[in-house]
Amino acid sequence: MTRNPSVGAATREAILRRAADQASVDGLDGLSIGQLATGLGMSKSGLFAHFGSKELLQLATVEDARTRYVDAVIVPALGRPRGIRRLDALCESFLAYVERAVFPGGCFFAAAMAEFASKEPGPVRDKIADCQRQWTATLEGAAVEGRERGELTAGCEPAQLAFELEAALLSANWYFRLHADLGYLDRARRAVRSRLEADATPTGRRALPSLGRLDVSQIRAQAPERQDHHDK
Amino acid sequence: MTRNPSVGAATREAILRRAADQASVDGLDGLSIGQLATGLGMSKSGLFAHFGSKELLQLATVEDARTRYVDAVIVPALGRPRGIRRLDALCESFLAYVERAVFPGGCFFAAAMAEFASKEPGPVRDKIADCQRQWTATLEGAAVEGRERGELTAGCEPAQLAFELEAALLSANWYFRLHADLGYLDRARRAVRSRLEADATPTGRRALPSLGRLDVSQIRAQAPERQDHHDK
DNA sequence: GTATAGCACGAACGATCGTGCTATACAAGG
DNA sequence: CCTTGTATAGCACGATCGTTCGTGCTATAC
Repeated sequence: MTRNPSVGAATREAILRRAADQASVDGLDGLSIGQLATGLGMSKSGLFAHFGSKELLQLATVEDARTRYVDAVIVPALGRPRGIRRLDALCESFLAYVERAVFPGGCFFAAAMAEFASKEPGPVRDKIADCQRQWTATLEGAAVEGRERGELTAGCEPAQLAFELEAALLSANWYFRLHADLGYLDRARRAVRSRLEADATPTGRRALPSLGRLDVSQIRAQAPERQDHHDK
Repeated sequence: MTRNPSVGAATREAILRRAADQASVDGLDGLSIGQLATGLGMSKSGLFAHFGSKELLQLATVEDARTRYVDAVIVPALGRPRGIRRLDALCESFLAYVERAVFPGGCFFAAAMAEFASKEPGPVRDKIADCQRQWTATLEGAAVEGRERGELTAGCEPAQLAFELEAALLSANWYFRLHADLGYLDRARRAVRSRLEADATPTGRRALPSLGRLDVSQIRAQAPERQDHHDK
């Protein structure tokens, strides 16, 4: 074995980063090995050798996107206390992640879910579904903790709450991208806020950030370099 | 000119129906003229001659899907009185349309929006965005009428309400398709109901269908033949 | 009967797709 | 120095892509 595996590993990372970026725009099936190689200034076969098949490239791409998603959305919110505040932070964190275009095509997993939702089962589809379940569970878990802490009413249903919150987040992603209108992100912010308040106890309501927008300065830490993204 | 133009028009319709069906699963870019022709038992060139280019085929497909959408979702709801009842009917109508798989891949326009949201501008993207705007305007218009009739509070914001309702509908479509779980449609039904009630006046609340599910028997009229759709 | 128009077909174009096989450049260990 | 192994490149393959062109069938128009 080579003593310095970072040579190959570095290019592999570069490939995956670009692959995830492109896939967030054109889809995982729209990923073309030839285009990817050209864009990276390397040969098609050289790139191909790293993965062995397009499907394996797709799986690696999803895995890479997953870590980028966790770093950009989940980790920052873990800095907030468990319960309703973290739940709120997760939502705001997601919207900030969409706004600053961590992936140039908006949320990678929203795009991947839409692409594979109606496709026949397969490793890639399964992995996408798994990521989605994990994200939903994160939201739901925060809601459960909020209920245990008395911030959300005893009668609230974490699964239903998580569904409705994520609905607002996902739709904000789509409308923002389609109409190039940041206002949709604020629509989602207001939807999240009112939905949280609907299930919140007085204690929980007091725990939510005061009135204006959540202070996102701490969430925006670890912002990746700006991709050239649509401005029209 | 031929006296009987219905020969070509009939095959054209058949092509578009199948194109929209396939596009709801694989996307409008995933549409392959060759596959489409093979599936219809005709030649690639014969099919191609009907449209002149793939982009024109895509545009015609979107237009065909639009009429199918209007017939399946909007028209049935127009049978209900204006205002909150029609707004509620539109939502239920959409969910029924997703459930009975009018398009085999779920909502055609959800898929198209997801596919083109981050693509460069073009005729197809513009048309998709237009359809989306029109649908949103339909929901928002019903909300405005509901407010004028005193069924929704004077302080409610129709645009925000429409956004939140559609968020639930869209997400239900994605989760239902991805996880093959009808329960997500019910999640959306409950989200719609509680969201409507949040903005409804006592009058409006009384106008909503009593407790159980909305009677969908009248909405399910004009159900197309069942497509073979994923059951896993 | 002849001319014309609509519709579909088959063959072929150049381009691009994913995927192999083989060779080279280079670094590490003996 | 030689061997070993990894990283990348070169080249070619069969398939499929959207597209074009020439042709033939069929039915109406005159």
